Order: sequence, then structure tokens, then C-alpha cells
Amino acid sequence: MSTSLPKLIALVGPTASGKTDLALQLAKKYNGYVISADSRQIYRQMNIGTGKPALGAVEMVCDQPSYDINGIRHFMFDMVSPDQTYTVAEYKDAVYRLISDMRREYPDNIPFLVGGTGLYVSAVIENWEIPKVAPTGLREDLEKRTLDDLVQELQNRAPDVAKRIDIKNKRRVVRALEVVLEGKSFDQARGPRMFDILLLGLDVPREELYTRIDARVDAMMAAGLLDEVKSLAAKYDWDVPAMSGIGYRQFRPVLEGKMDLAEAVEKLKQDTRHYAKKQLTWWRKREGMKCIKNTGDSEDFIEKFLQK
RNA sequence: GGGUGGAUACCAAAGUGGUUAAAUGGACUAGACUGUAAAUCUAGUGGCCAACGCCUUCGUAGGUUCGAAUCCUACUCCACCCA
Repeated sequence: MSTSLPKLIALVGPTASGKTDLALQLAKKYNGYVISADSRQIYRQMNIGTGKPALGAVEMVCDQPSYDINGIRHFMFDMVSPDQTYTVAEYKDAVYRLISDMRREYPDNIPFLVGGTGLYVSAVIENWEIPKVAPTGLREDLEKRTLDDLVQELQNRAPDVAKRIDIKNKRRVVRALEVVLEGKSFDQARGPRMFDILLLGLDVPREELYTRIDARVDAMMAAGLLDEVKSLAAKYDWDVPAMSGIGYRQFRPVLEGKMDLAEAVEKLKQDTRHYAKKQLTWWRKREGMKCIKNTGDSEDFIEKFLQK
């Protein structure tokens, strides 16, 4: 199928697989720009723990902050402060706007969507139509109720939805009910295909990945992660969404004098491995992903993709 | 040398005669996911089997009993206490 849809290259992979560096290389070679798909690097002031690359000078490009790294524009970093929430829906809208603006301003630039947050990437490349019900107001009340109670109400109001979603997961039930109570339908709609997509999945053997994770955590500690956490903890409540992230929450008991540092670091490594596993699960069963092991692989795929 | 307590599956830890392949938590593995996603949730994890099912487990060796991780005896190891 020949297509005139704008091209988009998505690069995904688990944490510590080397996405960031590879993306930079590829963007340089193929005249690209990078859109981060990382739900944590969205936050300002959270740098070491999120593995954020060193961001260079900012300028506003197409109404969005663009950070220079080695001459390549990087978007969707440092969008909000740690006490703000940021949702997939906002992310997806911002990225769609950005891509279309960039295409108008810089038609030769190719977007590289790069990141480990599968939800964000999927929402963009599959054009998810997320129910337009903002998570405000209702949610707070719903969360106070028991799961059984919520499930019952959902079963009464929208039995088909209750059948489909995971009714053991309160968070899911709350959201479904929130949407249903607003009179909207809660399904998994997707809009039309908007891009011609090349999806590259960085494949690192499990064992090697785990070794890299350990090394990365050690490097973060050496880079002053504990100080970063301390300064964030001084400014923000532990309850804010950003502080629940890996690399931050593990240090709470340390700062409260309930755990020693070495133990927290071990926990951090372990939690990071868990996270990497979940990321792998996200992509495992998705179709159309090209597995790449190295730069050469990815260049082959990209060249073929750009020529067609 | 004497005394007391303990030894349970990868780890921690329940269980003190039958409904126990053995609670629970961790670890590990697999999975779900449409406005919190680095979040939240689910399942499996002695061996063999596609499955009904079969077999082997609770430090070791014996014993009591219709039946034992659970009771008895001896031994081994560990912890603490007295010498």
C-alpha cells in the first residue's frame, strides 16, 4: 500500500537499553528530531533518577520548548513541574499538534518518537481516541468508595463495560465509571491512521539488560541521585505523582531513617528490573515491530522505510 | 560438658495428628492495560502430564498410628544461656 501519510519513526525498548543514544545518532544521520515518550522525563527537576539526557539550550519551536542536544531538537522534556499531573491524553494531543506544526515549518525533518512509556507511544502511533472526560471532580468521590460498590454501580449502568475491564483493578473501575457517569462511552476506539510508521524495538538480551540496569543505578548514585531526591522531597509532598517514580520513592524510607541506603539502592535496582520486564511485556505481542540489535540494523530498516 | 529454643519449598515465615503439595510475604516467570502508566491490577511457581491423574516433599534415620510437617527415639547442624 503506497501512502502519502507523513513518516514517523518510533524507537522503543526497555529502560537502559540505549534508546536515547541511538536516537541521537539516527536523528543526526537522517535529519530527524526527537520526541520523547517518557512519562517521567516530562517532569522538571527530575533529572538523574529519570535518566534524562543532559538538555542543552531551550528555544520555543512550534510553540513547544525544544532542547538542543548535539544539534538535534528534543521535545516533550521538562513539560510540567513535579506536583502537576500529566496525562496520556494531553501527551497525545501535544504530540499530534507538534508533529503537524513541525511538518509545516520543517517539512524535511523526520520525527523520531523515542521512549519507554508504551502507553504514550501506542496512543500516538495507534491514534487512540481517549474518552474526553477529564479526571477531575468525580474521581475523588469515586475513589473513596469500596471496589465492590463501584463494580456494582458499573454493572448496573454499563454491564458491557463491566464485563470487559479488569474489575479487580480499582483504578480501572474508577476511570470507567467516571466516563460512564459523564454519559460517554468507554471503549477502546482508535482514529484513522495518521502516520506512515516504522516501529523499531531495541532488543537487548535479558541478562545483559539487567547488568546494564545495575550499572546505570550505580552511575546515578555517583551522579548525586540522593541529593536530587532530597531537594525534591524538601519541596514536594511524597504523594505527588512524580514522586512515585522509580528512582525516587525508594529513598523515602532512607530519608525517614527507616532503611539504610545500600538496601534502598538494591531495591531500586530490583524495581527497575521489574519495570523493564513490564516494558517488554507491553511490546511483546504487538505487531509490526522490527527488532533491532544495533545501529546497523536500524539503519537498514530506516533506509528502506524512507525510500518507499 | 550441661540447658533451652530451633531446623518447613529459591528466601523469609505460618502450620502442632486427617479437609496440606503445604497459609502469607518476598523473589522469579507470564499476562492485562485507552486522561494517574516508572502507575495500577491479575495469574503461575516440587516432579511428570495436553489433561483426568500419578509420584516425591517439611534437617537425617528409625518408630507409634488406619493416617504424621505435626507424637516418640537417636543422630546432625544452628542460635542463645550456664559452665
